Amino acid sequence: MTDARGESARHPVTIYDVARVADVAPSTVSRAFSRPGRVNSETAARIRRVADELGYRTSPLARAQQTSRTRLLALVVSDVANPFYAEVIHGAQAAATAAGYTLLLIDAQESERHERATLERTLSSVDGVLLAGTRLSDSAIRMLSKQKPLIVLNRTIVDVPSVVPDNGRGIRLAVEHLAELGHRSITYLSGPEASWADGMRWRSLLEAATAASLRARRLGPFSPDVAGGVRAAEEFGARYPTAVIAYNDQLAIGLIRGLTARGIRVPRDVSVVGFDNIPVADLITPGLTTVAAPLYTEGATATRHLLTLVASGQRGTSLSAVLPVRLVVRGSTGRRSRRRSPPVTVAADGDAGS
Amino acid sequence: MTDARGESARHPVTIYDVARVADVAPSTVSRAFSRPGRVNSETAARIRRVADELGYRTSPLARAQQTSRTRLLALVVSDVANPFYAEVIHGAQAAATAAGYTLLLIDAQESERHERATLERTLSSVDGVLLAGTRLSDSAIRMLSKQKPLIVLNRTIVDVPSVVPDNGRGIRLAVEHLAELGHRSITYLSGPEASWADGMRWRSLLEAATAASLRARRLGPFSPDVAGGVRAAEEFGARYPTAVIAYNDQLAIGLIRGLTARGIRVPRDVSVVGFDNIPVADLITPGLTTVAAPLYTEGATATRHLLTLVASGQRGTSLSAVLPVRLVVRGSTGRRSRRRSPPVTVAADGDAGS
DNA sequence: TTGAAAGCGCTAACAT
DNA sequence: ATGTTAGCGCTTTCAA
Repeated sequence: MTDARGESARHPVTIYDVARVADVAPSTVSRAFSRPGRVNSETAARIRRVADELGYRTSPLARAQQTSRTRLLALVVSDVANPFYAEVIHGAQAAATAAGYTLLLIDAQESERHERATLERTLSSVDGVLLAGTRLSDSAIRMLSKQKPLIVLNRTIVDVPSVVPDNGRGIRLAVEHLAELGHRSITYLSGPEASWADGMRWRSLLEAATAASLRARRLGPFSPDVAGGVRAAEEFGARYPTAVIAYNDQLAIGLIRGLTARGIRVPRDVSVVGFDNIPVADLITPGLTTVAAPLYTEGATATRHLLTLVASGQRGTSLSAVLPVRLVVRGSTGRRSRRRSPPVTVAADGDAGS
Repeated sequence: MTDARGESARHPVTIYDVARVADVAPSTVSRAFSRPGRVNSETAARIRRVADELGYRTSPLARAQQTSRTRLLALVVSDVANPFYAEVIHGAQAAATAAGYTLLLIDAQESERHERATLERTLSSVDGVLLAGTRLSDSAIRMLSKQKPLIVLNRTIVDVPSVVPDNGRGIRLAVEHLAELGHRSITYLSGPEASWADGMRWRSLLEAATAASLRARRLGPFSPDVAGGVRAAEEFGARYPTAVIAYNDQLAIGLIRGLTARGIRVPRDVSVVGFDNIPVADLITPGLTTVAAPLYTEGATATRHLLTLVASGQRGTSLSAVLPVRLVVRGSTGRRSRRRSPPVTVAADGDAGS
């Protein structure tokens, strides 16, 4: 009577409206939607039909308040515009959607204060947290992890489930590749000082180099972006290294730019290896040899693990995963050449700059 | 009595707990948090102190149910991994955060069905919607726009507020640039068939070309990614054009790749112009000449407009914005050269391929 | 399998 | 400026 105009019912049609029309108790309608199976299939059908006719939409908010499950997952990244995260987000998004969850994107904007604040505000409205790039301290994360199901990516913390690429193996592959090309010494361009991955990669490099009887050197820290790489190139003196492994692809790309601008050829004069294999790595010239981290898979895996935690109501289980990596060889690495000879035969290219 | 262990209070401390301890009515506590100013500053201070001690956290869910304002904004993109959206997301994210809002990321995964479903599920829990890349029809969007504050990006729909880059001017700039370089005919590589922006750009091209007495031709549609561009290059016959404007940067980049692989030099043999100026445009060799759309600004502007709608409780106001663009000239465009002469003097570069 | 009743934590009138 | 009283739309005991 009050309404029934088919399509656009004004304000919320509630469970009560449906109940009245379908001639059952409100609780039954509720059941029909949340716990079908616990309601007579005929009744359920009728309820569903009436609900459809009335244009009933369940209120996620009211339901969430009751059950404290919002079907929302927070995904924290330090910078959405970073292509590294783009892939991770993509994977997480896909996995979340597949499970009927929605992603709440939190961009920490490279600020710990901001990250804490937003997370705090949001925490109570999500079922779980994915920390893909965080400035938070280990202990802060451990605390969080006690309050909500949580997974860290690209970082390992005692008692906190995590998903990381196999950094050690990645670096080892890169080192071996470089060794095969005749390089005798490798320079590591490090990323953010406090980064777990950075420390991990440098240590692995040290080990792998020793194992292959190469010398290893570390430069940095540099901001892990193209600009950082350009700066690194500027810091190289006249006696620049023949082989470089950078903390990540952007740093490597920046380095190549900077080098090229100085008239130093890649890979003729110096070989450069990146880490992550972001899409651009294949687009630049020369193509970037890099350790391919399964970015998409990381996001998806982490999300699935998180959803497992959410479902089981568990916390802090040490459900950690190390994802396999591979080395993608492109044009930025080559045989070590005798040094100090001026560019004569043009084998490689390189535009821009002098 | 019951609890007061300082830090980690188990389950929710409510407004009632605070009220009891602070010796005021619950409603007063509520006011103190939602409408300070309407409560005696001393009382407010006391309440705040007690709340702190007790570790009271406001429940966004309960509040949202009551006020039906969640401080959540839905941002729909067709593919999170697309660098084009990365910038837009970034801008939106920043603007949202600045206003105390959080972004709910919805990846349509290039599927209209999926987009509708997710949006439907989510709609009731957000205060507004940002459609940055959508497969929805104009009428579907118009309907949505009647239910919730909504802004479309990169598209124009009658009665729906929007934020778009100045496509017309962008294309005009590109055409004029090409004309100045001596090109007499321009080929447009079109993107998604149903894309509003694509139609817009092609029409603008046609106009601008006519105005400059150039010939214009259209090829496509191609999928608006690198692969699409490569495919386009393959479709070019022996008599390829001297100047191309692509629907977007990825298409342009793919085209350059494909061309280069076929031994056709850019810009010597053909000049290529993109659209958007995504970060990679500056990273490839040669650098991509492109129309710089203010991606970040688009996201930010759209969000701010949306927030205005949300605040004013309005719908469908025609609060539309056209954002200025500029042409960024890099290495992918050059003077038109006499055709059919085999590559002799190497002026430009280009590695890869024969 | 269904109904009745109580309440989630908060806000919103309406009083005082 | 504060207290009182009703709910928001749903889920959840507990009974029937």
